[in-house]
Amino acid sequence: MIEVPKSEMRPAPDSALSGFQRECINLFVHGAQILSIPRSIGEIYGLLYATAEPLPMEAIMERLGISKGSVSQGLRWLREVGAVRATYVKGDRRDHYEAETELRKLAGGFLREQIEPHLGNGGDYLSRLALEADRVHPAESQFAAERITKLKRWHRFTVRALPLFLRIVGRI
Amino acid sequence: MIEVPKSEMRPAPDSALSGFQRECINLFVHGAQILSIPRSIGEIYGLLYATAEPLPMEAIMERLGISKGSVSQGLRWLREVGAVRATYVKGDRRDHYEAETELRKLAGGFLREQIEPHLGNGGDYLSRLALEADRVHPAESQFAAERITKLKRWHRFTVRALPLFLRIVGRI
DNA sequence: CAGTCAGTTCAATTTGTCTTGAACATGATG
DNA sequence: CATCATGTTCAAGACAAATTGAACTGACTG
Repeated sequence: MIEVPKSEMRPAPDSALSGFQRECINLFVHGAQILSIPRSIGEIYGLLYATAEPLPMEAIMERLGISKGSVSQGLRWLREVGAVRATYVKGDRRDHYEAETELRKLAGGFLREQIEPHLGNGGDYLSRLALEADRVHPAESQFAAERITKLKRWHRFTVRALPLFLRIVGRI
Repeated sequence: MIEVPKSEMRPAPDSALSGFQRECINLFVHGAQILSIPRSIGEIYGLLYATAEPLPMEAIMERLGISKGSVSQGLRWLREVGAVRATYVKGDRRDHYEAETELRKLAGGFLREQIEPHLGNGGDYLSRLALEADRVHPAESQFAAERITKLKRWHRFTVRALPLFLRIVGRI
């Protein structure tokens, strides 16, 4: 069976993209990698960041050459995190999306949605650990107690540092 | 076909683990998830964190029930990041590992190895983007310029915030 | 209503990452 | 040296996450 070269399998999706947009998308795809966020989300945000008018889903699909499902899911995530907002466009019942560009809101949403819930669980793990502290072999009990104390300190620190951090980011 | 329950597929690897150790490992596996670090690395660090004596690779393998390759690679990562150090144990030519427990070193190493390099690249992406700014359609040039300015501000902020952040973490 | 349009959902597939295990160093030991 | 002990590397396989596409929901329209 003959393999079709990948580059020909989709019609060049970025034909409609300006160089500025392409580089923007690049940049945000790279950013997404750092945060372990799906590539498609980086692409979508990058495109919106680089586009002056709000775009409907369809436009995103065809300019990026990704599926409707991906765009729908990606936009949901971006909405939840507050990285994107839907704006009304008169005479068009489709939703149109534009990028939220305030670092405060971006970082804030990301931390609130992605990190805070985990930190909450972190507390649960810690308390379950603390329960074991009593059951530990006497010879090790001091060691265990120290380690637990240290963990509690870390936890308290992160929980407190988050809002502080957000305040600093807010001043940009 | 009858499915073998996953819990029986490996001989219970944690037979040699205390409750304290198990909960510690749990906690760090969870932490690893947050940072998108491989589970096995969380397990290894968790075990070392919960163990008073330095452990050789072999002990880690059998207590966690993971392969030699995984442990070797996991330890390398942890060493590079400074989360673990090899200590000499007299009369034993094997390397013995113990956990580094200072948040300053952990966070510092992680940021230095995992984040900083990315930020460096970030600068490259940004400058390539800036090049496109001139080529952009006149009608959009002001929009593009604004967005680029904003990105540069973000970038400058993160680059400067990193050492500051580390200084704060250092005081814990 | 039947028919379109906009958007969501989710099972199946694709893609990418982690883990394994066997082969390969390296170096100590008799 | 041959052998054993310790540790690394890497291709192949197992696993997990992202993406697709088709089926679906609901809402508007003539």
